[in-house]
Amino acid sequence: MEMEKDSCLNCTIKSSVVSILNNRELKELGKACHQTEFQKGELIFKEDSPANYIIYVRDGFVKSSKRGIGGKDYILSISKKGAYLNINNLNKKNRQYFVSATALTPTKVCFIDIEKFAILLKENGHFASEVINYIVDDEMNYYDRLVNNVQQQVPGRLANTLFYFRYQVYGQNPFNLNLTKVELASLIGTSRESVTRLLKEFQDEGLIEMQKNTIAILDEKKLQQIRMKG
Amino acid sequence: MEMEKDSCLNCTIKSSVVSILNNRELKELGKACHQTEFQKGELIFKEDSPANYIIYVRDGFVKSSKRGIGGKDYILSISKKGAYLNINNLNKKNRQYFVSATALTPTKVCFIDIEKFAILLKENGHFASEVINYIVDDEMNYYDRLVNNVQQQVPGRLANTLFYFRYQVYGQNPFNLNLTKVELASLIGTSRESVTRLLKEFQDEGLIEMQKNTIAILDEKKLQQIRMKG
DNA sequence: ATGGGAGTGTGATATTTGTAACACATTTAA
DNA sequence: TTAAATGTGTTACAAATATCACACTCCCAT
Repeated sequence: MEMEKDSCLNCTIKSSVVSILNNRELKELGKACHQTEFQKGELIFKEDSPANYIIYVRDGFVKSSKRGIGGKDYILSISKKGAYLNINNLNKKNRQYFVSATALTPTKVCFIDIEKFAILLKENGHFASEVINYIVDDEMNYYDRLVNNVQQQVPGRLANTLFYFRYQVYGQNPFNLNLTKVELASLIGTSRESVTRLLKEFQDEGLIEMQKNTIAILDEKKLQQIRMKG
Repeated sequence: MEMEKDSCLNCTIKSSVVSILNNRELKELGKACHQTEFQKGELIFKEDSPANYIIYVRDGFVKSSKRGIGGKDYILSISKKGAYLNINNLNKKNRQYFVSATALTPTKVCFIDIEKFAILLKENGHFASEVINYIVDDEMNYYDRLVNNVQQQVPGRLANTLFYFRYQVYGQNPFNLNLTKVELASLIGTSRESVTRLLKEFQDEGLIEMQKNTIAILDEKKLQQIRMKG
């Protein structure tokens, strides 16, 4: 059980953010840290419920979604190993999760006490600077998606999303989607039917190849053109 | 000229973020700070150009826009007194502005040396925590707009935008838009014609009243309904 | 193995919205 | 004061996309 307490100190999949902490601080963090595993499809936390933890994704893939108009979900992002969730709630007075997080694959996460995390931030400006880096990088995603989603037609958005999976999320070319068509639609902001139709078009034109839930991008160049307005 | 150097120390429109700094730190900040005024329509900084400053808006209104597909601009937000711009570039290696900023009204801003700002962050975790608060609050805007813009039709988005002006930006009911219809369209992600059509519809239905560039929301309730899917 | 549920493909149809084209209004600069 | 530039309102039309309805497939638990 001593092992457990020092978990962050000895953690081999430490994030770059906390790697700046010294041993004493890591021990503190370890005490505030509780590891849990989730199965595919399980809810990690739910929008609007009380939020007293920052969640560090140790392994697996997680979707963050928000309930929108008419009860339809909108998926904001897919997070992977190394991501922090609910970091928006740092230093808030009334803490509620802004989004729901759901495991897309078997997933390991650490629940980190948000108060303890906030104390470390205030004590260590270098650490806080790293956290700012992290938040700001994360924010870039939203910038880009906002601009793209509003200005582009559905084919362009779908192309974007394929590149997002290829480069941001999975980092490999044939990749397993881990999402249903409904989820894919709610990531793009369109209907399930349109997703089906367009993916088929892409396939017919030789841009991609689908096998079950696995997608391979065959013609990046043409897909880029669609992205730029096709 | 000594006055100038201590400008941040004596500044009467200090942001809540820097109010946590002590006198020595405020003096440091003052040395790194350069005040400038812009007229309506003037470019404050341009997307992709080198970015060595954080910009603090002392007075006036500023639009942040990003060039999207086909050279069309998309307006990400309208900032007012108290806002920091380009805070995303903190701690980046290659600093370029992500967006362009343009004065919508006569505007006073401070250009703050980004390196000096970063040093203060690292030295003072409490300050860094405040900055995190600021960034995170700012990010909320994008969350909401992303979800709304993707899921809603144009009327809903227009209604959103009217509320955004009413509550977030101007904080008063009859408000001057300070934007052309083209700009309003690029904030909503639609065409100028649709904006005209819908604003007229809203007016005909008694939801709003327009006089030149001034808009008054008359029936918040109905406008809310449209926002929720009308 | 089999019934039910979740996920999916596909067509017909309706709606929304962008595009193009033009006249008119308003501001700016000479 | 006038000319030019910029902004605005309005229409008809075409294109994109959502919606609805239904059949089909896959998987998993009994």
